[in-house]
Amino acid sequence: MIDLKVVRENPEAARRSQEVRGEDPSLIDALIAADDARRLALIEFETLRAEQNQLSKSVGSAKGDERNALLESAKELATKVKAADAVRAELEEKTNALQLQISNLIDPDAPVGGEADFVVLEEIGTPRDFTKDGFEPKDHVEIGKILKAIDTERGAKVSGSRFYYLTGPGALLEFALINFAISSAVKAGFIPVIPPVLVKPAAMEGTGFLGQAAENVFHLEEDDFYLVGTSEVPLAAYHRDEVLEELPVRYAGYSSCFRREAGTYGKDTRGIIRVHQFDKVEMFIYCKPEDAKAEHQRLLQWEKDFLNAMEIPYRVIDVASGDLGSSANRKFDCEAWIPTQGTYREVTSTSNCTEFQSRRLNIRYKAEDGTKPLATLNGTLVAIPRMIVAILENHQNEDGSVNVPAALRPFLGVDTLVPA
RNA sequence: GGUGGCGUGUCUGAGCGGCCUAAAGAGCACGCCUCGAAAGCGUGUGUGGGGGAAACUUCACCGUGGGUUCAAAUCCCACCGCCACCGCCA
Repeated sequence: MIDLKVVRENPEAARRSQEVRGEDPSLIDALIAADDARRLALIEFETLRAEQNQLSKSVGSAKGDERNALLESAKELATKVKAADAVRAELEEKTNALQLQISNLIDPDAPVGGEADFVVLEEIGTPRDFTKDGFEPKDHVEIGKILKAIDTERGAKVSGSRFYYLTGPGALLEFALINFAISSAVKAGFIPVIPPVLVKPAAMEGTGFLGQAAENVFHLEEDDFYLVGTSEVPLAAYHRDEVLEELPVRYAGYSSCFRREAGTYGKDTRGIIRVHQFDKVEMFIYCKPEDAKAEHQRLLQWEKDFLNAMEIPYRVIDVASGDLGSSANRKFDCEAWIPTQGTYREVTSTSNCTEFQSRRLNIRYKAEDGTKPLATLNGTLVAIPRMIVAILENHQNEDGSVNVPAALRPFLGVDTLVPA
């Protein structure tokens, strides 16, 4: 939720933010108008209410005829108060609804434009030259079959498209990645967390996933639970309605993630790049607003460290305004080189949500001058399927065996994955 | 799933229609005392919104949402959560 005061003080910046997101700038003016009306109605109600409080008090001590006369006028006043309160409530609701519709203000430094208008910040590593190695790279589906590591056919049989089984070395690879990720995170000072993956609507709404992103969320109708698409949701809602004393707080959440992937028919249908269910280690940080930019850079650095450890070529992009989630004011993606696609594909992503989520979730910290909303940030440490894709494809040998990155060997116990 | 009990400020906890402007204690902060500390004594002690240049003022908040009433922490309804016991269960 954006700060009403900021909007009132600088409506121009808010309108511009809406514009570069490709969202409706007139919402800002509607919000300001609604808020003005709301404040007028609030004054009206409060004046009447103060009168009523006073009158009610005198009823208590009055006797006989005097009391009856007071009751008479008090009754009249009560209906007025009720009416004024109804008006106030309606306007408050209207203001609130508008406020919830507006996405976070974009960082002015973020590139402007749509999905294709990202800016490449750096490229790290060099894509492997397979012609020099003398063979045609196989894609991860093929390698997965040869190694008996990934079974998409049976995944589809049992659960439908975009489902898969990780078997044998595939399953072991997941455990190794998780263990490496968690142990690195703990070394970096993160508190490891295994959160619930079914959450109530308030948690979804508070993190900003029930806006435009709602169609990508699984919902259990009967029990009104949502399946989280990322542990960012339970990690953000973890401190809902709390006042934190010590900042920053850093959590590394490990959970399954569920995504409907509505509107992606025909996109990435082969393999496990885009799936309905996967496991992920997510970093989540609560910090002071003034530290948010620095924390964002740290998150990006931890993501880069992980990819470096996987020995995978990748690039870092500064995601353009129109492609940001509604909670984010800036987002960096790390994209790994996928040899068989001849392109970089997103494997991790980190967003600075400033005070947007904490305002919705009512999470504050003790500042010198009172309790204030804090900043939240999130970043992927490792999303299993995509990392497996990157590892299998980049580190494959001609016979379908795969060299294990040195960092993973202690966790996997072998140097090479070999065909069964 | 069933039955019973309970949700009050930072915490413990009283209040069960109008002297609630929420008792009391603890904690915390400041002051006095002290070489210093403890004890003791005194003072203060929430959040959010509105108005105001400010002093200040006003409204809301006793799990959440409705309702009854001139007036609700207090009465009624629904929901959520916690605890105990019973049933079922990895």
